[in-house]
Amino acid sequence: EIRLVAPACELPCADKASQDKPVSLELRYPDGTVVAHPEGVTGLEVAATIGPRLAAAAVAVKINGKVIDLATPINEGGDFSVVTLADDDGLFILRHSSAHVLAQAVLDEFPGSTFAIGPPIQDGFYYDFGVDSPFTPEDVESLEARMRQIIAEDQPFERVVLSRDEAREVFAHHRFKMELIDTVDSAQGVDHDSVTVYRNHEFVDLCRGPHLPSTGRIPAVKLLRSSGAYWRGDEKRDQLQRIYGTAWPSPADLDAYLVRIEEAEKRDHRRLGSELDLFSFPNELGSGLAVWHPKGGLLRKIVEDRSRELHERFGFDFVYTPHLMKADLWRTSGHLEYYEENMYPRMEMDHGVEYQVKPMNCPGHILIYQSRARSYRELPIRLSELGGVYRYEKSGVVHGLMRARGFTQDDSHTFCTEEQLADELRHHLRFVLEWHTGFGFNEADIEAELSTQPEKSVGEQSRWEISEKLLAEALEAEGVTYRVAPGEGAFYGPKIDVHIKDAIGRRWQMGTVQLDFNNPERFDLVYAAAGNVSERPYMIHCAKAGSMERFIGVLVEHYGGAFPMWLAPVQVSVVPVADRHHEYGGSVVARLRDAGVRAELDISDETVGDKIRRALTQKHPAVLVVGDDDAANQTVGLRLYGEEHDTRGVALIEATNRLVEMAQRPG
RNA sequence: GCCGGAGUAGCUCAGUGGUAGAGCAAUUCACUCGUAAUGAAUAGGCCAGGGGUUCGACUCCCCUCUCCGGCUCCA
Repeated sequence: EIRLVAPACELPCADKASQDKPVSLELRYPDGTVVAHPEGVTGLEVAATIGPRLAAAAVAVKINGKVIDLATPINEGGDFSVVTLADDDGLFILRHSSAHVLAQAVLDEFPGSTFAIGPPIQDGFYYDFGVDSPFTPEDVESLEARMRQIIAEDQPFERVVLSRDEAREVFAHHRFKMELIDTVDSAQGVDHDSVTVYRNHEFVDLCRGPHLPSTGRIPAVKLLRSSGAYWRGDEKRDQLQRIYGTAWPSPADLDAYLVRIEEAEKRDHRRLGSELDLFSFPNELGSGLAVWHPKGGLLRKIVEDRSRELHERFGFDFVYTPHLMKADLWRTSGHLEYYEENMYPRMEMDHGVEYQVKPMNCPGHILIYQSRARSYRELPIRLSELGGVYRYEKSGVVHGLMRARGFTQDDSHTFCTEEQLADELRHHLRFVLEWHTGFGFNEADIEAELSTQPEKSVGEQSRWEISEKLLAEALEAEGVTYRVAPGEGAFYGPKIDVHIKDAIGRRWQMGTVQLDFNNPERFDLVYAAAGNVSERPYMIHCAKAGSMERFIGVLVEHYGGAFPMWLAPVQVSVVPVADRHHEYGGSVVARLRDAGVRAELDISDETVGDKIRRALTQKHPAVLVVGDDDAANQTVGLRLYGEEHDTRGVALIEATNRLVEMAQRPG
């Protein structure tokens, strides 16, 4: 028996007896009016008293912040509002119901398959299935067609409360659901031993709800792709097949979403990297390894110069450490025990001595600290380095500059006393924030996380707790909103992470501040405290950008390649109208370059229109066109990226001053 | 690493077992042009690499590499 058939069971309060009760509820509408309704009235009935159009648009109601089905009787008074597809709750329900319809289609079309979980997500939904063989793209197409049929049939969604034992009977052939029945919490208003299921036609799914009144209320749905996914996100457990889809209040909204996705893909740094000739990933070089072309090199130099400038201002000293270090060093640091799967293999040199390419810069900086005796008077010692590291990332995770196997961290290690710790953490956090805002990322772009002790970790429990508290205090002192990511810390200590989203909404970890009380112990770091007692310093690992590669990847996507002028590798294109203007054009370029502006002369054998098109396609911030009049009068035609019209006859001196000003970093 | 998809000219892509194609880019020539594509011609391919099936393979099968979308993992 593959198809699920729920045993006959009654909806709670299905009988209308409760309506006879004299008890009435006071419902406060969003506009503030309070209206009395009989206890047990349904959301749909209330919506109908407000207006037929609202009732028709309603997909659920919200009572005191809880969203419930239209058909569920209301047993409490309070704040009341009608949920439609125009609000986030409505979209959530739409996508959740769409996921059910997808599961229904899969169970219909693939006899013997079983289903796991299918939640709504940002812009859509997914559902995970246990099937004999993975879905093909054709399968996904036919499933979408089957979903349309189910939607056309307008099957009502019915909420049913079952005891956990009853549920076990219903889902006896579905092992993932069986596991869920044992672990899920009961839905609101349902006793602990019961769970809710939703039924439409013959399909039943374990679900808290709420749902649309019927499948016909799904206006626009599309399946996007399938992929593997692990049951409960654990790679040691079953691999399921996930199908992603999207659902919208109208076909027009769906189209707009698809266009939005397409536009976002045009901002992909890998695509822009090649279009703007910034960097590439030659197959011959190896996975996850980039080469930087001259224009990308220029962009990177600008970012690295900024990094050095800020490190100096925040009181860091520059150091350099080699890329290759003895394996013993990695044994001492704990990397061989906790991180070796991410490290390139050991190589034997010099009569059996093993070396390893560095995946992190910490040990090198620690050795600098240890190079002589340290006094409390010189703490904090802040060592920084643009340190190239190599990590063996799993083949499936490499992703352009965002996740490379070789990259350069703007790394630093600070050694300080316990008393200095709180101030130092704030100092580092301020640095990380200033770094990002300086490149045009604002609060809305940045998400901070406090990552706490992971499963595989070293060090005393109490130190972990104190460290996590110190980091939280730094975040609060700086007024940073953050969320806690349990178990996401480094093996040697908890950390603050800053995340930024890429063009299509994937989150990438950027800057990080990490507190480390383990390495000082492992390496037996000491300093002479006042009174000449030997004390153990604390360490703060900190990357402000994270890595040059990932940061520039995110930067490219943030600006879609159209950089603010101070970041643009080519700031000005000078376009001569005809060959006879090359000389004057050359003098304009020379003048701009003397003033520190990165300008290029386009001497290609093309029309003016074509040369302008090329400059704009390359997203150069400014184009200067020079012709007869300009050569005669020492003027230029000025056209800025993003502006549709040009200005003719701008005096060269004025244009230069203006461009020099525009090329300054804001702030 | 796992699941799926893909790899044809510098780029974007056609090409279902029988002589490798287009557009853009490049090169050359002509044109000397005032704000998003002047015209013509030329060149460019071990069809990712290796093995197999076949009279014959870009095409079918196997392996490897690389990329794309997820999962897991991370700066």
